[in-house]
Amino acid sequence: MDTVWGLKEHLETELRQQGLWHLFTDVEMVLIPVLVAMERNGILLDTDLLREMSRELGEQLVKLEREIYSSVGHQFNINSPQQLGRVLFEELRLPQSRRTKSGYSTEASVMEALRGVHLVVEFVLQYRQLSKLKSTYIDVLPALINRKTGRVHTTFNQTGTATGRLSSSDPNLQNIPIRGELGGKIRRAIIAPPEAYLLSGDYSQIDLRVLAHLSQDPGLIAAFAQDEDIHSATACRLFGVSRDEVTPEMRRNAKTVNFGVIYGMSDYGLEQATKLSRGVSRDEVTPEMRRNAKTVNFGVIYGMSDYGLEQATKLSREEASQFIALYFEKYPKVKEYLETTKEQARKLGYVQTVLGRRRFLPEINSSNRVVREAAERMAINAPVQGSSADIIKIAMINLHREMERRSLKSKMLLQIHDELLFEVPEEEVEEMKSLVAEVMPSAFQLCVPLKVDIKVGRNWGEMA
DNA sequence: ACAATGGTCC
DNA sequence: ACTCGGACCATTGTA
Repeated sequence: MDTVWGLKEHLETELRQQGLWHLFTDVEMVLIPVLVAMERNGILLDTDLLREMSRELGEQLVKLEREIYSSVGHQFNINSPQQLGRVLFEELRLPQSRRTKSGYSTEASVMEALRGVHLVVEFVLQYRQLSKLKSTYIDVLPALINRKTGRVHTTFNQTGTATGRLSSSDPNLQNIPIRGELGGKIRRAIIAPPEAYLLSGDYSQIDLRVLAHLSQDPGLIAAFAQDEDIHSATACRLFGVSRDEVTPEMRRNAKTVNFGVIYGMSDYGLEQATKLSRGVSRDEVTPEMRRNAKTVNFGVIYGMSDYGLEQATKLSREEASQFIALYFEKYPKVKEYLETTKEQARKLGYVQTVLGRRRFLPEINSSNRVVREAAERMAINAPVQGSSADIIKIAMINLHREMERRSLKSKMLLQIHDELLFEVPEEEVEEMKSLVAEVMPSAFQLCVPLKVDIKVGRNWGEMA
């Protein structure tokens, strides 16, 4: 017993000395009862819908199975990457690109490229997608319903991540599908009880807003201050100057170059990169350009290399690296911030979030370049991702406290990194909307506003 | 039981 | 030689 109290003394002293006492007591400790309440609340499922989906999917999978076997000529285990690899790359002699340690890679990105080469590829991709969703969510979730509560209760792990995020397990309710038709359908099976609604509040672009704050980059700050669509704004910034200066010829040239870059047909020199800098007006920002800008935005947050960007955008390596150079030209303080962050990591051995949460990166000084650069990417990402995590934790605490103070019946159900999901009785919908709209944006004061989108619906799939 | 592979989310 | 940050989990195949 003495040693336990001694340990407490020691750790408290240590935390105080390191400036982490506030984070520990006022955030992490206070968050515990909030998480407990969320776990106990649990989520409600439409089991009929899931059962029906399972049946339908089962039929579809049998059909796909038959298609795959007949186009290959025999049966095999489609779920085995090993067997699938042998079928595709030995029997069918499809062109192989990447290899894994033990054979051929059959991951989706590899097979995407083989679409059209052989009919079976399309079937396998479909099969993969359907069977993934069926076996991971549609069939599993109903089996996890608690007999007493009739609900599914996840476990939130507060100490599991390197950055300060929460994680969710048994089941993981932070990776419920959302993309694609089927993803939305699965979310529709997460419902509110009669007379109640689901309400979600999600931070809009919180990572990029945090980056704007941490880097103090004027361009990023201005974009958010004016509540611009940041991806479009980035596209405009990378490709254009002020709208009224753009001549028709400049526009046309830039447009051509932009599409050339996007389609990655040829390589471009520095001159072309310069051309990129005066080009299109806002209304000429195409979906493709916006998408590439978006990728770069996220890429910066993640510490993406030019290789990663190449993979993500189909730009050639050279184009990609120029694109990044151009980005840093347009957002110079971001560049500066990334450098000083890495420098801090090298000097102190750690980086930190807005609340002082630390991630230690001993490998930042490794002589192995691959190891070192991995640590550098972590050094860049951790303060951004971690600060976002800090902020939403504060929001959760404040919301929970206020809901309790007002004796609201609404329940906090889930946190999905930048989003909170609530179950709200009909008569509390308006009050909860206002409350979430008030508390989430004011959880932490950055140098740019925090924006929150609020949606309400009878299920998690169709919320407006 | 564990590693490898693949895939879902933010 | 390089393969984007953070998670969790299903399945296969080997130990």
